[in-house]
Amino acid sequence: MSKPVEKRWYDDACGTALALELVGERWSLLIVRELMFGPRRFGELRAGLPGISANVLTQRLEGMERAGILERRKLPPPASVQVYALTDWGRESEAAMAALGRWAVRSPLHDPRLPLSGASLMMSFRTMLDPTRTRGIDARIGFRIGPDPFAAHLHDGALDVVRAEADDAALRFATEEAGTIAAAVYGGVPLADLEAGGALRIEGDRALAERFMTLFPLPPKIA
Amino acid sequence: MSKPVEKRWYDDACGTALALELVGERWSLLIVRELMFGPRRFGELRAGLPGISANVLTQRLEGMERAGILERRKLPPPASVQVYALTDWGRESEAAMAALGRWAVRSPLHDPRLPLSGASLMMSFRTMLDPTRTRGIDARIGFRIGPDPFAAHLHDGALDVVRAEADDAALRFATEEAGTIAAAVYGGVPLADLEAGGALRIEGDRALAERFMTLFPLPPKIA
DNA sequence: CGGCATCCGGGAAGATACTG
DNA sequence: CAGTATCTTCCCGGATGCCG
Repeated sequence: MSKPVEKRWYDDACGTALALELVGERWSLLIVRELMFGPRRFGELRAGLPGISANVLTQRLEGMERAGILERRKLPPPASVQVYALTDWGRESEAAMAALGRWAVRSPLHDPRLPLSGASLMMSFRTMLDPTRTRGIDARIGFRIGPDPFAAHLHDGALDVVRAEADDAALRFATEEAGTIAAAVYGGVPLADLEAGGALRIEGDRALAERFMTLFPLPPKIA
Repeated sequence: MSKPVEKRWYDDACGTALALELVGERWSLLIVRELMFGPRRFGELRAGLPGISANVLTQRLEGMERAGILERRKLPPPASVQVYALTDWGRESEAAMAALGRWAVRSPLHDPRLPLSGASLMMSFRTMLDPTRTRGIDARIGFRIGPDPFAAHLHDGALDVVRAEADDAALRFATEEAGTIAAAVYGGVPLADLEAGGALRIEGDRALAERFMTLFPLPPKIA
């Protein structure tokens, strides 16, 4: 017995091992992903994580709050709702998530036709953006994925994203399924087809829309 | 029943989610770490992963072989032993592991005094090396961590590492515990103290040894 | 000894129902 | 809507044993 260790630790000074302690449990990193562009409520998190059960989500939120990755916030009355938000440090995990995604997407097991949350799509843009293809672009682009708005700012080879309305954007996409936009960007499906089918609505600078589709080259699959 | 889904999938097109399917199970990434600098046998892997059980190691090796991350190799007779080696793609996961480690090491929960495998130490060097501090260095450095030899080549702001003897190196460290070298590099413990205590043996260019200790600045802890 | 199958106990994940 | 309680299932970890 000696000391019944609190959890199962790797007992390893390696930083990667600690990362696995912190966010290695099932669902943890995906919760971080959903929070990456702004605070979310409990039910919104569930909606972005199909398959997670309420009790597991509760456990993960508690654990990552204790670890300093996220914090619980009470919005002031009259809204008075509780939301979960990443800490600054929690947000810095994006680089690691991007590296994981960039690596895994080369696997033949990757199936781009599976469902996708809005946060996933925005993360994929930030991960796959090729800065050498963005010469001369400085534009605000709005996305509406189902009920979720995102405001992106493409400038200087980078893409900033927050959860916010972007009514003043030069270009706005609206769709019920993030996969629609993924099909265009990563699958080469023509925007006109998606619009004709009613799956996608585009407002604003159409030339920019077409160019936007070309900014995110996928790495080659492995042999 | 329809089709009892093979495993529990996230059902998510996000690359990060796939990465978690591939290497998100307990121990998987640490096994990859142990293989990062050269093939290893079953028992050697166990030695570098204190706490893993044989059946779990077997499962992980099978799973990652099926995923194309590693492969089983039979060395030609008379050696005839079986070893596990990363595929090229598996080796490319190092960037993601490094990003995870770089992020997690800023947590106040990080305890650098826990035990450390030789592979962990080499990974940490590659992760934390500050290229701006290596001006003018082109040197081969050997490490012996317990029974495990590593040959490092520091040049042009990068550190290449393989599992190999390095008898021709300009500088050679030998210790039973990787933590000894970690204490010097990351904890600021003077080399002379470690040598005097018998924990570390240094052969070759002592000035290079002293400078080597200064090349790996740790990122600041979070508030 | 290396590699793998099998069995078991404990604990974490998944599904559902329930409560404020 | 935001969780909690409960139950079942599955995975992890430890031990044992088989076979090369």
